[in-house]
Amino acid sequence: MKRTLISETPNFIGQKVHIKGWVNSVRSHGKVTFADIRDRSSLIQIVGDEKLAEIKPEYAVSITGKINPRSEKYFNPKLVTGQIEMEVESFEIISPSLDLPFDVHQEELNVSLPVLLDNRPASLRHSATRDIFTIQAAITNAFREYLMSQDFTEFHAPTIVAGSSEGGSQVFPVDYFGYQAYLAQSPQLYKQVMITAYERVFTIAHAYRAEPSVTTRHLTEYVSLDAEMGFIDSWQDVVDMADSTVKAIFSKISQDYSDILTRFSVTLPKTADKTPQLKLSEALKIVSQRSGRDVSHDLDLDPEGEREICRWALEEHGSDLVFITHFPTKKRAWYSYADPQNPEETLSFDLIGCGVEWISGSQRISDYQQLLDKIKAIGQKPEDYEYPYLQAFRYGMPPEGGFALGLERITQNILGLDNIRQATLFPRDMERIDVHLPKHGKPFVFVPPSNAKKNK
RNA sequence: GGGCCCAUGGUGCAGCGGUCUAGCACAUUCGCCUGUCACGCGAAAGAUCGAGGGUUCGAAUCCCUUUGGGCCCGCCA
Repeated sequence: MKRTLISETPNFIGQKVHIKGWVNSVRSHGKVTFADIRDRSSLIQIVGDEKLAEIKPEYAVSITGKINPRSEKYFNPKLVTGQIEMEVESFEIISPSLDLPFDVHQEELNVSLPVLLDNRPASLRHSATRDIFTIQAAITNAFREYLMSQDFTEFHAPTIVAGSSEGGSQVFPVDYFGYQAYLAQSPQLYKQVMITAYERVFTIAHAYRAEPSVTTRHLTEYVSLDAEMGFIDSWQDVVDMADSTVKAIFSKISQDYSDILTRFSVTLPKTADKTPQLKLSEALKIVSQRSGRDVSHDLDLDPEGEREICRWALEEHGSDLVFITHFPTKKRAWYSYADPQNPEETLSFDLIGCGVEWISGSQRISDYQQLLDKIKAIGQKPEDYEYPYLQAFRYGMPPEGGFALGLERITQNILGLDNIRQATLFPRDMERIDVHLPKHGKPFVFVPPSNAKKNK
């Protein structure tokens, strides 16, 4: 008999159907047993005799039975299928389950972070965990859909690279057949190349940062939502595109997933028609005035400053989001375009949301000679950037810019999660690559995987 | 890399010098229950209180060392 998805079962009242799924809970009352069965679509209550109590939570099962209407006093308003139930005729245990290491059928998953991460397959059985990654999937979908609607073309950048895009030291080296290569810190240089063909491009890329950061908002491997656009009239075009992209993501979530927001007791960040925008120097003055802490000569906002400027944006403009612009040239990535009116500052921006950085972007240097000079000025060799980056700049490079947002960080902030690792399926950080790394481990020695062929 | 904090059955917590033969909730096992939907009721099993050392007549509790974990800062998305 063909399987029916649980969400479809209300259309089959009075008929016999066959469902497959996992056991969510079992309630035995002696002669009668109730159980909730869960599949990818929904949850349904089934009713059987005492033999049904043989099934246990998380067993994979298939059930055949008749869909009956419930009498009104037995309606369950919490379930989509709350006005029906299935009368079991026969059931089969497809695969039993061991006891899970914690209670996944509580409404809240009350488990410490290490336990949660050490038991990901089990924690994914909890609906709140699935909700997190449902939202994450919605964010990537919304990003993709919105940018495609704006004529952006998706591409895929490599992540094994010969040099480092940011020129910094925080890159993971890779032994590449005896040569030194790196894991890409971002798809930055490739997306700049790609705009010379498509004008507007985006990518959903893995990025790797060997920063020794142990915080609630950093990972060593994260997913970067990157966009880049050419023929801009002004860097403001890039800011506006970043702004509308974030709003498109919010709009998708509020349309399709407001139930998840309710379950997490959160609301989407407030937005204004025109997201407030401040130069860094102005923001620092405001923070100094409001906090009494003189940061007006700082080169960046510290985390407390970011929180303070968001409070300002909310009070003054009714927005949880605020753009901070014109970061100092010496603090910003080398490919950022210096403001012609003041070369000490770049035409760059961050979008601060709810007190943390959501997006970073800028107009880029698009003039070939200027770029060569810049690379030399930071002590790098142009030949290291020759292919494919510099090559592209010799063939008609328009004014351009772009932005990037961290997928896990946005997921974390939208759902109000304490730690970015909760918004990461299998987080990589200084202490964990699925397995725990000893804190005071031996110095690194490259050991090829045991199944790798010897190279000589 | 710098600072602060935590460690008790499977999970989450209480206990903070003697009454702890370590308590509670959930999970587990068994029994009872024909309307529950986080079912209920009863019982049982399950912990050498992270590890090592010390102080004390006496340590889960105080001190030191160590291991593991969490948070804040720097840096960033």
